[in-house]
Amino acid sequence: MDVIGHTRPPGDGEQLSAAEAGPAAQAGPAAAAPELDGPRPVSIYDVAAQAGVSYQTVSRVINGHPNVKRATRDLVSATITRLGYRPNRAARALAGGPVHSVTVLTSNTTLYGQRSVLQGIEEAARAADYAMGVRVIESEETAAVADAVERAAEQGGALVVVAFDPAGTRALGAVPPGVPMVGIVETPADGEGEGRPWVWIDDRRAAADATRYLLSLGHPTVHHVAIPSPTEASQRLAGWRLALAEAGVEVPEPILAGWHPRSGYQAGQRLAARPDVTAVLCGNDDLALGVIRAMQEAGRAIPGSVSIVGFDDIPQAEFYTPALTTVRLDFTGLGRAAFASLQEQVGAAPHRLRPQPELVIRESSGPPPAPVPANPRRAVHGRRGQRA
Amino acid sequence: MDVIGHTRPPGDGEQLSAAEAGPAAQAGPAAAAPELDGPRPVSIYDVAAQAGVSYQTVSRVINGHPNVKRATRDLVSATITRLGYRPNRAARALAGGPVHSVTVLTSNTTLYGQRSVLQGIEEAARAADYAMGVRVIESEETAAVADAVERAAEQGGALVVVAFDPAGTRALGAVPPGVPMVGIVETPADGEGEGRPWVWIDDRRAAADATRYLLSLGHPTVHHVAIPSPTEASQRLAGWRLALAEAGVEVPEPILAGWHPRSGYQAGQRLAARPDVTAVLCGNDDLALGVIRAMQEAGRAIPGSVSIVGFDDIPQAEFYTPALTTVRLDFTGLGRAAFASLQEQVGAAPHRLRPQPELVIRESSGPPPAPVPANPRRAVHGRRGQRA
DNA sequence: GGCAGGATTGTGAGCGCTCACAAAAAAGCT
DNA sequence: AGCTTTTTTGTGAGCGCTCACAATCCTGCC
Repeated sequence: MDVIGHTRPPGDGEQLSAAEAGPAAQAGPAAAAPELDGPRPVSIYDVAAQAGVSYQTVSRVINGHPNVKRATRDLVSATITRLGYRPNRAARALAGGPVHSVTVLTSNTTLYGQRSVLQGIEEAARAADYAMGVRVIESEETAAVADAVERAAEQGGALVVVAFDPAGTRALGAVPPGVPMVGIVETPADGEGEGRPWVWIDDRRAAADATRYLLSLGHPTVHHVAIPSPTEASQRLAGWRLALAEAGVEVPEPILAGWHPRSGYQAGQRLAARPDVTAVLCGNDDLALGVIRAMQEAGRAIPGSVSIVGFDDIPQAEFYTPALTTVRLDFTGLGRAAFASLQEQVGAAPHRLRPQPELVIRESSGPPPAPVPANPRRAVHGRRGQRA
Repeated sequence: MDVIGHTRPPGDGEQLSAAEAGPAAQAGPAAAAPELDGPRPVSIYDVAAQAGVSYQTVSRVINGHPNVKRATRDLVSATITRLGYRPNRAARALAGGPVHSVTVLTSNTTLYGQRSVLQGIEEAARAADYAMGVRVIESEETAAVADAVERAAEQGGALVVVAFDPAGTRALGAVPPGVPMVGIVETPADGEGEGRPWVWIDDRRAAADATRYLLSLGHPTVHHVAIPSPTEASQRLAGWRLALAEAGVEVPEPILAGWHPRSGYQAGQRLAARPDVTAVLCGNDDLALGVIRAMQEAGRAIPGSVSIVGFDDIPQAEFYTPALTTVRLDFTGLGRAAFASLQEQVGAAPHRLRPQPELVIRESSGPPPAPVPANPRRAVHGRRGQRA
């Protein structure tokens, strides 16, 4: 009588030795071995019985509860591995335990930034044995956003909100308190992100760096084709303005574009008509692609006549003709950072790892066409190769 | 006494009128209104009580059970909307009910095909109020695949397996019977896919069409840079061979490449060195991008010297220089079809909607450089524009 | 007008796990 | 030793829902 452990509470108690249970024993269906479609997976009761402890002790071991004797813990752990036990997510969620799943809330899964972030979260979640769900926000409208958030939250797990656009930003605000959450945001204004469960890449600096680089090549100024901003104050725009102001050059009106190549193409057509435009910083690589196409159609050589710099460094950028100079943003790393921050939320303060942007210089940028006497005020940023 | 419906079974019965319950009534914590962090969401018991029916009846209404009186059903439905009741997924999963969630099992989320399929599934799932999970298969190794499948399956919901590569194909075979499942596969050989819960796009025909198109422009033959095949017999390759054989022209050795531009670039370098190569069909647009780049570096004009045709029609293809002629594959539609097939799995036979490929002719293809006398055997496929 | 047989509704139990508590065991103290 | 305190373990109950079954209601029909 050593392995007869604790059976499930609702079941009719320990069953006595087989000899004692006569045929009349109305033990119910439990008497017949019900090996219908596949044996049902092992539960904590199975583990408990095998280890000779109570189911609660098994639960404690699973959840890393402190007050379990070392020997017991080891025994249970061993039994768990031996039996190949895996906790049932649904049961755990129902009983109010820790859920071990993340739902990513995003308004888009196709743009490079969003989908790379998704990939990063998935990698980190998988490594931590979390399940990952995806819920797309269908519209910017407040009610729709609220509904999406609600549905995502009711899954029980943690939430990652990708707030690269207005819909996402709105979702960020709609998350009910108490739900473990982290937001992936555009760079917040100075100090604004402190103390919030947010992660981001410093794209203000990235924009400034890219702009400075173009200025350092001798361009009189740098034009900007911007992606839509999630908030009023886009920090990418701000970085570009900052670098321009810092150099004391004219700040042209930025062209407010969308996310896709077509939008860049249209912007490019407008820009191509102006001979004074010699350098364009684009809000993403797709936009840059469109601008390049428009420029080439207009007979403007790249980088001979105009220099183009993108943002993101998508895998194709290197193979464009000309190969695109761009700012590499580690979105995958950002996704991983978001997940890490989520885990730290129970414990240490969310120590925000911030992936650093990196300028990748390729063929689409160069000095302006007519050799302009170099402005003595800027001289620093001329080196080739990659810069952090 | 009309609204006092059925309380939850484990609770201590109906509570009598407040007057009868003296202060000594040890009704436990239920006596105090426990409005701690947010009222708990409404359950079927709440709905049942409000509607004056049993919880089981509510359950029947939710699950569309047939034997519920019309009036009752309407009453319950109304109560559900009024109270904003939403079934608890965890509880339902635990109790063995229909789960209303899909997990997509894929080895990759970044390639255009896979991620577009994912998007399609998400759209369809959201519309049907299903939750979607994603689980990436980390390695091709059998044990890893089995583990991934197992974990995905234990979530309780249905499974979509994206089998565009060996890992996915292996996963497809590892799904335990009884789990509702649909595979998204490369075109199976003739008849091989019949009766299986599979969906696909006929890319054999697509490859044949694209090849025929190039031949119709007068090219002596068409070379092929192939993506890796999930099975021994790639139907994309087969379609290309078929069209070549049909025209009675030489079938060159295909170049077995990977998925990414770099791989296409390397293939392109080899091809560029051969002046007899005048037309190249690439397994996807990324490969085509690499080939184009290599060709241009080698001084071969496109389409003046070589024609390039891709596969997929990624959104950027239109803005490449030259704009890429390619075969549009509706992966998003394929994802939606997969989900539809999943739903039909309970009911009608999985009526396989198969999105049709479509050749999109742009700038990267044209007649071969030295005007070759048109082969009288082929004449059909010369028209411009788009072809279904 | 009473009873079969269907339609409709209700009851009991349990899914696998976690809470809150109570009991038992092991220390620590005078 | 005998006591209290702490650690460790076990028991009861319930999360929200679905099964299986039993009870009720309605028909139609001889």
